[in-house]
Amino acid sequence: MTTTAPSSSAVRLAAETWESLFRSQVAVMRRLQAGQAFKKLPIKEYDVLFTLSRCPTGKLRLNEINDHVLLSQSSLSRLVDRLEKRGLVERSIAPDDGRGILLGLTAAGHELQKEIGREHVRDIAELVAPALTAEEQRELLRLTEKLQAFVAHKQPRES
Amino acid sequence: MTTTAPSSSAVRLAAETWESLFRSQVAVMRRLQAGQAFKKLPIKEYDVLFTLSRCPTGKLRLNEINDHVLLSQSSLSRLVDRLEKRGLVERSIAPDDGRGILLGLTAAGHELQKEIGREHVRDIAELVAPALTAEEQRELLRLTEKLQAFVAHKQPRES
DNA sequence: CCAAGATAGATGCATTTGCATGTATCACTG
DNA sequence: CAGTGATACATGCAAATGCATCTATCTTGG
Repeated sequence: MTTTAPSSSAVRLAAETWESLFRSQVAVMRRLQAGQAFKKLPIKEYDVLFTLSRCPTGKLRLNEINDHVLLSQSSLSRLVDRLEKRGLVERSIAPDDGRGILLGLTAAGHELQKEIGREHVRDIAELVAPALTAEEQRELLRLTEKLQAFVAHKQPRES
Repeated sequence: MTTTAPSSSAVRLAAETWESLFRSQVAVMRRLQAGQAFKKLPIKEYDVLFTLSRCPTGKLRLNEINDHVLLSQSSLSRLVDRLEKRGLVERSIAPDDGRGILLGLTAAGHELQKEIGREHVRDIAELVAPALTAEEQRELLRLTEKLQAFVAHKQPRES
């Protein structure tokens, strides 16, 4: 398999696009993190509760969660330790794989997720909704989903 | 000043848009961080070199840099300590404000930034260019710039 | 010009993170 | 089905991070 060398302008466009995506994420995240909601629980820990709350079965493998967050495997393991110590999640052994750990929310975890989630969603809407029209938001949603889908499927370079 | 309550669907759209922007950033960043280039220097430290390299005057105040990066003030201060210890940047006192610190690249810093930058840009292009058409990239660039501009100008809620 | 408050950045200290590695289970091969 | 390598998660330890606080400078009101 061969690929044609991308033109220099194509490279530049891709780089600028990523740069802008990244900076906008930093700007928004900075604001969201400062939200009142995250006095109760750091945003990274909330994100795990949120991810679990979205999951149809209510439980996820640690490695699945790890794909969603920007944390090393060991850091996630200890983050889950903290959540478990606070009684927000429960570890159980995956039925189909003795090595795997299934993580699920406790009642308290569900409760706290909803509580923080309400505030958090309000903060998000306050930042994003006035910045872009509904049409633009839908387009941004579509483009980032497309980008994410491509990146997720592409295998890492072996170089 | 009063604002009309946003409809529930507007809130949901904003939340989904942010969620997708965030996850796509995580997915791309994960790949980029794993790049060969960042064996030499962690990506967060590279980002400071990059930011300095982009600046017309070649020097920036620490608090300006801090706005670009998702780090606390103290963490940035120590990150700069590390860069300085490696001889990549130099601190100097801001001429117009005795409290302020101006940061500039050394020759070695410039060199390393360019070296890592070349690889990094290639990795970015490899991930982003095949995922979206040029037209789509331009649109994504426009939308994220617009979002960032709004968020930067909006003052924090005093709530 | 002085006092009081604000701002820029540095630092002590506890927490979080990642790398390297360890343990246990799984998948495959012969 | 034993042996070998791969995968999932945990853990020791050094490094990075954030919070609270400190020092030094700036700004403002009298």
